Amino acid sequence: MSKISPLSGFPELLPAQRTVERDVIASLSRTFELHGFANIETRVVEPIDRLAKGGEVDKEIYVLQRLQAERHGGGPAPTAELGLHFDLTVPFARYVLEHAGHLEFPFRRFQIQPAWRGERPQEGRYRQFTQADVDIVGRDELPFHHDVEVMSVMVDALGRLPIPRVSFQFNNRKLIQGFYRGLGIDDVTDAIRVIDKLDKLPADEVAAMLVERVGTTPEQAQRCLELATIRVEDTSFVERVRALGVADDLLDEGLAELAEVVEACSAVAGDRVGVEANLRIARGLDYYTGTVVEVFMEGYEHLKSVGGGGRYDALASDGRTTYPGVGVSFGVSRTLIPLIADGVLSGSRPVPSAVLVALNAEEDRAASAAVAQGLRERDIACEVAPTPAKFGKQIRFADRRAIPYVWFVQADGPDEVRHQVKDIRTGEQVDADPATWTPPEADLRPGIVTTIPMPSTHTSTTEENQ
RNA sequence: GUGGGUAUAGCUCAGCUGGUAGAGCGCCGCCUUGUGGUGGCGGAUGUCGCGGGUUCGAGUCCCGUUACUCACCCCA
Repeated sequence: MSKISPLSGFPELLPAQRTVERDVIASLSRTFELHGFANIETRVVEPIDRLAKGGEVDKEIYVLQRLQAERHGGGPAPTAELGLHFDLTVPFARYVLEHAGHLEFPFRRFQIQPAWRGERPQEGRYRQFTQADVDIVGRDELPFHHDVEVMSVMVDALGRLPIPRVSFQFNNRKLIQGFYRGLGIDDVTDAIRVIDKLDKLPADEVAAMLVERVGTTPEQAQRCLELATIRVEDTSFVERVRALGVADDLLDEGLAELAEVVEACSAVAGDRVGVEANLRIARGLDYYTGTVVEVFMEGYEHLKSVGGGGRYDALASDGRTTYPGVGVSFGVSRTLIPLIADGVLSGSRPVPSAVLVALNAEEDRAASAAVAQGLRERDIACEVAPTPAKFGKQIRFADRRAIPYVWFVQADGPDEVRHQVKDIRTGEQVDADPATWTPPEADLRPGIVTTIPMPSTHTSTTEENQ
């Protein structure tokens, strides 16, 4: 009853760790905004029937109901009508339909919110997790160049984060579909599902399954495997696919699209992001119709994808109008929590204060508060020591919190006050004027400490974003 | 949903074949009459996850239960 224990799958961060998450979210937001994407936040609940459309997802949905919900006519327990969203795409689709009259199309937005899923927790998989989505949605039509655009945005955004190198692995559903069709395979979706087992089963077993389960000939199965094992960092996959000798219009279209995506993303990817065409990427969800992508993080491949997305020609539809879209999502929790746990990322301090103003005696609190106020007027976060303890203890108070500076206000004669500020990391203590002294930019705010070598060092920023 | 592991101090863990609970780190105090980090000395802390059983006696053995955790499935 009294002892509290953690709830599996619902991670909570300590203050210093939270600064990491906030900085990452702020960085992502800034990049998305640099590309002209507006932010929205959708409600966290949706009607159950809208969420459960897929059918099988039911058990993953957390339902919401009031404790004192009315029981109509003394009947059985009230039926749940609301559920917590399990991704940001379904709510976004609803949002587009609901507000279509007030939106400008193509509509570009980003969304960074938690989602809930009732699955068994594991490293990188939580019951509550934060996701960052960027999408572009059109009305009736959405030109292909937006595929290129939205993928480039995420490449740019992840390239700016202080995380291990990530790799974008692209494919295209038209390419797969066209290839299979040209090969004479009817059940493309089933074949894709089998091919998807390639990382768990050896190639010959997958081939056997294609023959048995999908009903392909051994030759067809062989071709499928040849296609699926093509993985290159440039557009040379085009010739390699052509060399397999399958002819189909849709295949040609897919090849052209994939080549364009790979080329454009490579152009914006710096050293910190890899871009590849990987022709066995399929993505389970069957609403994808063109570009598909999965993102992996170096050294953390066991987390599976840390991001993914693609093109869907019918994200939403109200019967008269359909809204095609293309988007990618990045798993903020999935990526950050393991990195924080491994010590790859940490916060520089658990408090925002850059300065602790020491307190001489309780009667002098006003004097210390005045110094603090002066610093705050110049946007320097600070706090006054809680008690007039010995200076050693006050310094230790700051040290525990990794507050870099301690400010001393000392009487230096009848009407003289002497102000001094001490950098407790170096021990250096100098006279300072509370009206003008400013710490170096790097000490102003808590930031991310990373063991990842970063080319440019602008990782610390703190912006409100919730 | 399926299978394995674990549950002892704030943290990491030890505790052999049952005999009234320990280490390291951390924390607090003093050495240090106001300027920390190193060093020395001293100190505090546990319903041994919960319930039941066996026993003179259970942290230890048995059963149950809950939670956490890892793997599978699946996904961000």
